Amino acid sequence: MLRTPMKWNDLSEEACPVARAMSVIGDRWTLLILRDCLFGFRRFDDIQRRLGITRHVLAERLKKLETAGLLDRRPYQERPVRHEYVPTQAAKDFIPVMQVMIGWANDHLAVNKPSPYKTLMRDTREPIAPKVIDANTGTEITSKTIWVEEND
Amino acid sequence: MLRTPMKWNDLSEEACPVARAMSVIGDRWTLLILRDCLFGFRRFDDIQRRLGITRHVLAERLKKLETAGLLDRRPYQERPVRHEYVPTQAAKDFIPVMQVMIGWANDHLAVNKPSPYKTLMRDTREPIAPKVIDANTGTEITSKTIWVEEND
DNA sequence: ACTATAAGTTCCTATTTGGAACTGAGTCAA
DNA sequence: TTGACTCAGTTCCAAATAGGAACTTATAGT
Repeated sequence: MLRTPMKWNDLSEEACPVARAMSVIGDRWTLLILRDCLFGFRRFDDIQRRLGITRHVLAERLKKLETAGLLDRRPYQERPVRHEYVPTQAAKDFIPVMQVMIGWANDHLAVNKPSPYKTLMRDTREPIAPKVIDANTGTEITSKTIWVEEND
Repeated sequence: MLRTPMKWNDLSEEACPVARAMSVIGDRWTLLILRDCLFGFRRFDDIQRRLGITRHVLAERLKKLETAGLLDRRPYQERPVRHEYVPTQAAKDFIPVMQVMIGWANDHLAVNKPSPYKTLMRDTREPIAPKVIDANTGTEITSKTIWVEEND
C-alpha cells in the first residue's frame, strides 16, 4: 500500500479518519483545551491559567475549534461583552472517546496522585468503567476481536 | 479550581489522565505513527513514505514511543541488522480508543472519499460499530449518562 | 567497482511556540 | 474623574520544533 504523503496542516481532507481527527484535535494543547471546555472551564483566562498555555496559541486553537464546529463562542455578559466557548454536539460526542482514553491512561500511565476529577454514572453514582463493544454483536472490541482490511 | 500550569514537555507526571495521555501520544505525527504500527506498517522507511514526515522527527517519535513502552524495536533481519517497531500490549490496548475515535471522525468529519481500510468483527466479518458502555451497568456512556465530579 | 536499500543522522532553513508586554472596553472605589 | 482592576485578546521577539535535502553505515547484488 503506497499512498501520497500527508502534510500536517492539510489533514482535513485525508481519506483516513484518524488523520482527519488529527486535523481537528491533533495540535499541541488542543485536546486539553477541549477537555477543559467539556469539563466546564469555558473562559479564556480560566483555560489559560489552568493550562499555562501562551495566550496567542490559545486564541488560535479556540478559533480553530470553533471553525471545526466543536466550540461555540457566545457572550456570557454584556458591558463589556465577554465570550465563553461552549461545546457543540460534535464536541459532546467526543466525550466517549475521551473517557476511553482516560481509561487507557489510567491502566497504562498510572501515577501516584489522585485524578483531579472522577467520572460517575449519573444514575448509580458509581465510577464509570468504560468498555468498547460492537453495537451489532455486543462483542467487546479489542485487538483480538477485530480485523482490519485494506480497501481497494 | 486553581491548579499549577502545565508544561507541554513535562506532562507525564500530571494528575490528569488526559494530560498523561498527551505526554505519550500528543506530539505532532505520533498518533499517525502509532496507527501505522498497529495496522502493520512497522518499518522506518515505510512509515516515513506513508506519512511524508521528515526523517529525524520520525526517529525521535519512534524513540519516544519505545521509551513510553508502546513500541518494541526488534530486528527483523541480520546482515545488515534492520529493525521494525512492534506494538506492545499497551499499544494494542489503545486500539479501542482509536476505533472509537475513528467512529467519531466518521460521524463528524465525513469526507467524500472511501477510507483506505475498514475494520470488521473477526467472527461475523461485518463492519464494526463501536459503542462505549459502562462495564458495570451496561449503560451507554454519553454526555447525558455520566457525571464529572471534582476530587477534593 | 558500482549501484542499490534501509535506517538513521546532520545541517540549514522555515514554522511554531513561549513569554512578556501592550490594548481596549468597561467596572468599581476614592 | 482619576486610578486601579478584570477579561479577552493582540503584538513582538526569542527559543524550540519541524521540514527538506544531503550524508552515513552496513550490507547485498551485478
